[in-house]
Amino acid sequence: MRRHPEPAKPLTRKLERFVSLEVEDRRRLEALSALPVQTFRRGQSIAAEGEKPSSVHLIVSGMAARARVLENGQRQLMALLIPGDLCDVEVFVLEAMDHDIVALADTACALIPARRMEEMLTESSSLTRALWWSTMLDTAVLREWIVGHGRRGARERIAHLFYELLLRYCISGAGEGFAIPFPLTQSDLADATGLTPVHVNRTLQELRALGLVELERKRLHVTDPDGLRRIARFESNYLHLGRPGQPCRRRPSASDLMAPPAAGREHDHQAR
Amino acid sequence: MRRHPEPAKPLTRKLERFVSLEVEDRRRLEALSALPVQTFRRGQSIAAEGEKPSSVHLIVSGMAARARVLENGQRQLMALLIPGDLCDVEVFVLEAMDHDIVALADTACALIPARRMEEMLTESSSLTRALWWSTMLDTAVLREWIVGHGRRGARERIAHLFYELLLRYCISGAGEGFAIPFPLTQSDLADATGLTPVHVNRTLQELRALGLVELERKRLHVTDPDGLRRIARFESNYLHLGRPGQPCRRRPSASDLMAPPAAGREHDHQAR
DNA sequence: CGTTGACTTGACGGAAGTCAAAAGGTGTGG
DNA sequence: CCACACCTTTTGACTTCCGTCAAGTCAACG
Repeated sequence: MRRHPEPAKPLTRKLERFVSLEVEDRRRLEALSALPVQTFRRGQSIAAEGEKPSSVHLIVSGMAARARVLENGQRQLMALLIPGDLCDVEVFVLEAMDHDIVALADTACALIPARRMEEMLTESSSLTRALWWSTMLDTAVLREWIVGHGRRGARERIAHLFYELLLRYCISGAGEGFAIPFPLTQSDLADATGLTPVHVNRTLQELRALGLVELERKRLHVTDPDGLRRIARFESNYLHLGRPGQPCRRRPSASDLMAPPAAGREHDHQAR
Repeated sequence: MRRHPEPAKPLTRKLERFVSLEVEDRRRLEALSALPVQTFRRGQSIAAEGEKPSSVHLIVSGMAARARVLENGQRQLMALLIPGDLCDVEVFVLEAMDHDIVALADTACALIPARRMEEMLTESSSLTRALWWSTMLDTAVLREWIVGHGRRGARERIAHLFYELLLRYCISGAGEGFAIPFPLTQSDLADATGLTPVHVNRTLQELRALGLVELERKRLHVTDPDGLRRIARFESNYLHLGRPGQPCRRRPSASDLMAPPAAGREHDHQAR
């Protein structure tokens, strides 16, 4: 597993999409890098329903999912968590987790002690807001999943999930060309989309046959991004990719976001 | 339409489930009662995708829904909004609504000017947190909908929606016995559950035949609450009904919440 | 080399969708 | 008060997408 010199970077990056963080806040976020890291093997539970974790988990590498398993053994994933995502902020108010967090790949989490989190929130109201807004964004993603589950067929649903994940990785700066890490098994994918593994398998074959994606060695290659977007009927509004201050340019697509492959040009929040 | 002497009461009540609001905050919330109210007819759009409303809408009476319509005309509801719910808090940060808010009945909304909202948030950090947490609760409800759409059949899904709504009305203090306002047409219900109107119709007949519910004149009578809960496989964890401070009593059900039918005993947040 | 987990394939069944039409309400205007 | 339009609910026949069951392949790993 690679080293992660700045585990909190993707989080900072995500939050800065919405608010201009002050130097203080950035410092606070960067300080999280010093935090102890816990690693989980694929399949392990990071937080379990009914528990009340004493730390907030920040994904540093790997991938996890919010999951709920029903009494009959069926499972449904309700969100995919990638580096920069917080797993269980809700823990402050609510008496217990209402779902599981499970590692979909070997995954490293920074543990932010509840007290530490509490401090950050009381000290910085802009940070509080930033986190609130990030919660709202998660909510928007959930709504889109509902649309998919309620009104889209298997092809659209899977394609949509692929495209969404591609965009999220691009945003977080971890996209490499049109390929992204994709540790999910077809069974996991079925649990995410509300389908059966068998049907997912057949549908994936279709998508491959259409020349849209290639899926190998835990990576997803999107060979035809625009085709994928078309078949997914993907509308990126819900991800709120346009910068708040700026006049809304044209609708952003994956291609737009890919512009600098991994240049990582330091973006300066004063510049606007 | 009835008069609403305290339009902000349900909101206060909702927020106090999570945080002990200070006198100041309560005052601020009560002050919202003086706000102008706008009424919408059933079917009207309260906020449209792409817009950036200049006020936040607080539902005072009636019912609304978050909705998205796809290019092929299909519609999916993503949340039901009842008195005490805020429609579009996200509007502060995000450049535009990513979905519609539509009135499912004749509905009255208090309009909270953006500036006013802004003030409240900067003045009171506990209010900010309370609203954040209410966002988290909405998120939890959304997750549950995903489970329903992904892994539950038509009967379970509809029954689940009924039971959830029953509980929410009980919480907000507007439940009357086991009957609640239910202005949705079968078509609306289909859009909420991701089914077709025809199938909803047949499924409703089943639920009626099982003696679980009665649906007439825009009201839902739950004739067998426990039966409904059983068939819905309803687990109330996600609503976080237990009070945060208190040791978790037994799992609350609708019956528990109904105890004082509409007594409205002034609950004192000091008393604990 | 046997075991395991992931992926693949085929045959069949069933829950929900589609199409179409009728029946029942409700409100409006003559 | 009736007639009309319009919407919602109901019903039946037929289709389809996806689920189920079961077996089989393949690669990785101890």
